[in-house]
Amino acid sequence: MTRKARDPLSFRFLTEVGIIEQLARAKLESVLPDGLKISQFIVLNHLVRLGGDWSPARLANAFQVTKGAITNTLQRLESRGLVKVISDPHDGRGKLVSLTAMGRDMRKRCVRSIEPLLVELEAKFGEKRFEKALPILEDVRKYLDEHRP
Amino acid sequence: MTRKARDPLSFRFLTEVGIIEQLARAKLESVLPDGLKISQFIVLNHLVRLGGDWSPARLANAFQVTKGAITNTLQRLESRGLVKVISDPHDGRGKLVSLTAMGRDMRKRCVRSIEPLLVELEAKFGEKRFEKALPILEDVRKYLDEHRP
DNA sequence: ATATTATCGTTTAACGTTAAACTATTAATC
DNA sequence: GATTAATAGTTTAACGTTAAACGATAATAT
Repeated sequence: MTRKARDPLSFRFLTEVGIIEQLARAKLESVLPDGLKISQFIVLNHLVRLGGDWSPARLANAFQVTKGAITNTLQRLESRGLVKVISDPHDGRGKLVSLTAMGRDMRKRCVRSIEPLLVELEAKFGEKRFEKALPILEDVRKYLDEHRP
Repeated sequence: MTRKARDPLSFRFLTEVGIIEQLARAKLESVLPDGLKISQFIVLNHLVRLGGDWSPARLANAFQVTKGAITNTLQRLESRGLVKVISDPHDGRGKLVSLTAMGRDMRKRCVRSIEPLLVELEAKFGEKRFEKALPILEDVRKYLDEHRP
């Protein structure tokens, strides 16, 4: 058994990405308020950042997630009063999602709760290293997105 | 609404990681043979690469996954005959997992099935860029691992 | 020696996700 | 205008995961 060869760089890249995702998810969810899930925070954050009304379909597309997943997430957000869902007056099939004041507050609390981790990461490794890694991450993400199975 | 500030670099980093994980998982599972799951391939690959007998506990620790998850994965691998699980003769509580010949073959088929994607990624973006991104990924992974919730 | 504590693997319930089937509505085609 | 195709959102079953509880065995302490 004279195995010594390492995995291809792209494979190691994806392996590290997979482990980080898992650890980061656990870490973030452990600090989010009221047991909010990352998927829920992502929707709140998106609505705050981009503003306006979004249909569930657009949200599903933006997050690369199935419609069923978005239905679930929105139902949980709505039952907490963090989001308002109305029928689209211009399209009988569609709905429109918007933030409530509580949703905006909750997003702020979420940001505050995860900030210490982000600050710590950037203090420990330096913003520069994250900045330098972003392009390849974005490129790979776009490539995978454009070549979905 | 004069929002323009971008998210912190470390946050964007984690966001990209999350999306890539999701897309890569879907892509890889769509090409793996016999509906094998990534979690199952990872175990086979690990056993081929490192060799020898591994306890479920060590595997769970190596992959940052709960014992319940490993129990599930190993049961599926064993029921396919890809892995052999015996009681540890030196520890009445433990078990030992090892590859079967079929498991070794299956791992080879898996590697062949995902290779085209890896080759394509490296051809498109260059090995160098993956190599340059690996250190920060490894550092963040280690940091998160050492500061688990 | 005995009692306590820790570790190993399994099981259970809950969660979020996907894929697929389904209804309702709109858009396109003839 | 009627038919067909496409899109929006929901529902269902299945899957892999986690957290927690459990019984069994081992290690440690007294």
